[in-house]
Amino acid sequence: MINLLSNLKISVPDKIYIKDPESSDLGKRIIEHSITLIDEIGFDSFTFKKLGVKIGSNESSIYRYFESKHKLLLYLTSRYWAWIEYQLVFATHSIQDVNEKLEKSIEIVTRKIKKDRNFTHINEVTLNRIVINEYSKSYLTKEVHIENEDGYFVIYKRLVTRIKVMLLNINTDYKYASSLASTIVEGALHQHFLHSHFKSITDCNDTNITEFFKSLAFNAIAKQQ
Amino acid sequence: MINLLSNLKISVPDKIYIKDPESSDLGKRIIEHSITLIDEIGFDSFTFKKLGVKIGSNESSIYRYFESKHKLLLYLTSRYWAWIEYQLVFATHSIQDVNEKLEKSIEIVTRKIKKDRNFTHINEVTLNRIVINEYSKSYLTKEVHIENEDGYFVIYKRLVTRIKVMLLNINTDYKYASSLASTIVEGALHQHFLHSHFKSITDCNDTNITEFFKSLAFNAIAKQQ
DNA sequence: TTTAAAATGATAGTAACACTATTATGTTTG
DNA sequence: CAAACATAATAGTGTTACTATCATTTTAAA
Repeated sequence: MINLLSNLKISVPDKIYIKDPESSDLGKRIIEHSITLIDEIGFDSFTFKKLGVKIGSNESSIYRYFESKHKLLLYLTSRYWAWIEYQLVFATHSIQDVNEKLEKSIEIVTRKIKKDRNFTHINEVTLNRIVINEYSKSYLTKEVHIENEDGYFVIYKRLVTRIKVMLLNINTDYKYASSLASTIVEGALHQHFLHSHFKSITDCNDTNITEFFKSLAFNAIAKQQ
Repeated sequence: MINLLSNLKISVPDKIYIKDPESSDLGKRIIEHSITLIDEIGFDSFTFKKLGVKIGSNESSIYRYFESKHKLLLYLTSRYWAWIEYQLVFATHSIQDVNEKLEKSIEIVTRKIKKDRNFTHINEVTLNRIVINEYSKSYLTKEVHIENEDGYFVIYKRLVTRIKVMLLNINTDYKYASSLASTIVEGALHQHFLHSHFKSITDCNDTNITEFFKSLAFNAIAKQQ
């Protein structure tokens, strides 16, 4: 178990922040309240100035932690995916059956987060909503290429790869394991979004979404007769 | 045929523009060059001022056509989806076999556009790239709800619904026809994006992406024994 | 053909944004 | 007690996303 956890890098890529927000009280307040503020007004209207007012601090102080609000979004979403990855590894490491393993994983990446564990300053329910509404904006930029090289998306890609491996463990011959894995992870966010805003083009709700993706995945990799 | 085409509203929802860009030469230049400029520098850096310089016109004149760059994006993407919908209806209306019909539709919504027909001022290859890179930004906003009510996404939703109906025509009992249809349409854009920027988490390329979604769909709706 | 109205262009202005720089103040540590 | 460091306050820059006003050109109607 210790070995497993040490093997799992839950930390966020270095260059995302200027100063580690976990290293100070102000830093933690920045994280905590940026999550609630982005959730309230949306990432597009979110500014460091507004955040400063909210935490009773100064714009210039926030810039000492993050070079831009874009980097802050990368930080928050990286932490989200790291947390999801942690749960996935933790919940599946002792499962022997490959089918059951995949099932559990799909459950973890597709379910809606409903209660916050309240261990930290990070509200996971709110962060989940942010990821649903804003994650795409972190990579739909002209700078993806450089930022990808700088490792800003490693955690997300590693998570997708873990699911891909599980798919292949069930059916080595399946040709689209990576694409199916990325479709599940990103598709789940999309279905959550549709459930909130475009109900007419989804059948998913908070409870059956996992079922949809499970059936999609298992039927896709089922060996044809 | 005439009946079919008249039944198909290829026009873009009214309120998206202030003045119909198709009604003047300047309007057409706005459309043509906004497409190339957004493709070049990305939607985030795109401004009406820069567009004005490019078309030898004035910022203020562009504002007489579109109230914001956001509305312009909605216009461009609506036209894209209208064009895709047209192709889908046109290519499938004479097909009797329900399986073949779905197959053709998946082909149309997932394939990469490779050559421009050059009929109009709209370059479809470039527009396709814009949709892949920017479409999400048009609905990931705090205003989706109102804009959805105002009909800004009707064409997209109608397209998804057409595919949903085709899925149900093959298997009436399938519970996730809407979700599968929306997963195909949005998932295809996502896989195209991954192919360009995150190759490690996709197996898709310009040619096999259709195959991936076809197998995904047909396996999902196949009647279990 | 004149005339008016509609479309376009030029210029200016505003509030907010996304920062950078500088200086001041408070707090911790050696 | 002093140096070092973190934070705060203030100001400033260039750009964005517009709005408003007025001048000029084009077009269409009388």
